[in-house]
Amino acid sequence: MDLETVKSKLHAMNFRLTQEREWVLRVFMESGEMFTAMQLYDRVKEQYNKVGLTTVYRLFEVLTKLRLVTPFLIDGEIYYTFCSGGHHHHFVCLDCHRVKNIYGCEMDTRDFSEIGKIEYHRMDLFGHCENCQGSVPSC
Amino acid sequence: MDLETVKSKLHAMNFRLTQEREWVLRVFMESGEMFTAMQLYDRVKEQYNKVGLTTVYRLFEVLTKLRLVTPFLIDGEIYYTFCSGGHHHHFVCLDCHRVKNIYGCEMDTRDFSEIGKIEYHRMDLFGHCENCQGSVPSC
DNA sequence: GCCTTATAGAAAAACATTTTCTATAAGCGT
DNA sequence: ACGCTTATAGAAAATGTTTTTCTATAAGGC
Ligand SMILES: [Mn+2]
Ligand SMILES: [Mn+2]
Ligand SMILES: [Zn+2]
Ligand SMILES: [Zn+2]
Repeated sequence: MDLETVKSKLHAMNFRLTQEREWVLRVFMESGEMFTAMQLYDRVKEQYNKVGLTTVYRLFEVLTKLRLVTPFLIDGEIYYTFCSGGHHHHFVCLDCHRVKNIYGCEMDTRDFSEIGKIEYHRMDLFGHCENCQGSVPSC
Repeated sequence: MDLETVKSKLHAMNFRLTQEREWVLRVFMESGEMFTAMQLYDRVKEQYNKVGLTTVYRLFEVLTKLRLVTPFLIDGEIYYTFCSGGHHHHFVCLDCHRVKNIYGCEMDTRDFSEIGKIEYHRMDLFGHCENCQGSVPSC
């Protein structure tokens, strides 16, 4: 998904795409990583300008409403990754926190009717990506 | 898993089973629910005696080391559920927060070698349990 | 351009979690 | 059963994170 599409989705819910949100979104969407609020704040500061940490928190909140982020709890910390498109699952590198989407869901074929009425599900794989499998963790 | 087994696991790691931990563990293990630290603290207070909130936090920490809890992030809150035994997945009722274990994993049959080296995975279903499907949410 | 109002960001407040400190009791050895 | 060692309880303080408040600003519609 590109920034223009996000802009449309923002406008559809009466949110605005400010200069600051654009900076944060660029870093966030292009990274392929997941971030805590503080980590994304730091990264934006490096690549663009300083923005308020509050702005990052508020963007996560807005993107949550637009269902454009997925939160992960890792070691007690909340990480967010940009997520768009149809149903998919995730592989998360425990070293570099890069995220890969996994398509093709086998859950739909199973019957869980006696367990309860399923609203949604998540499937997350954790491990080490190719870049991080060398003797020296590179990323 | 029963309390005696947990006691053994505690002792194996040089932890102690105190009276307070036993109270908390009884509520936690027998509930089939997941709790935030504060929720479990309140529940123990109702059913047994008042214990320190710190004690609950420390028990979650200890049980994490023993791999006897699984954390869930729901609406920005961290919930823990007692988890023992072999590999399994979960169904979580969004209404009453009861948790059901799901056995039989289809992930092992799939090949993710080109994605990365998988350490572990999680699969969680969210929805409404039988008790909570009536017009009046009962639990 | 003008107007309305959502948003930025600093500061404060609220909240969750961890640490510190001293008294206590769990578990072990005798 | 008794005594010893040390992990733990719990209150209080500290820490770290997230939210709220407030005023100036700028996004977006007309
Ligand atoms: Mn995704
Ligand atoms: Mn379980
Ligand atoms: Zn990696
Ligand atoms: Zn239920």
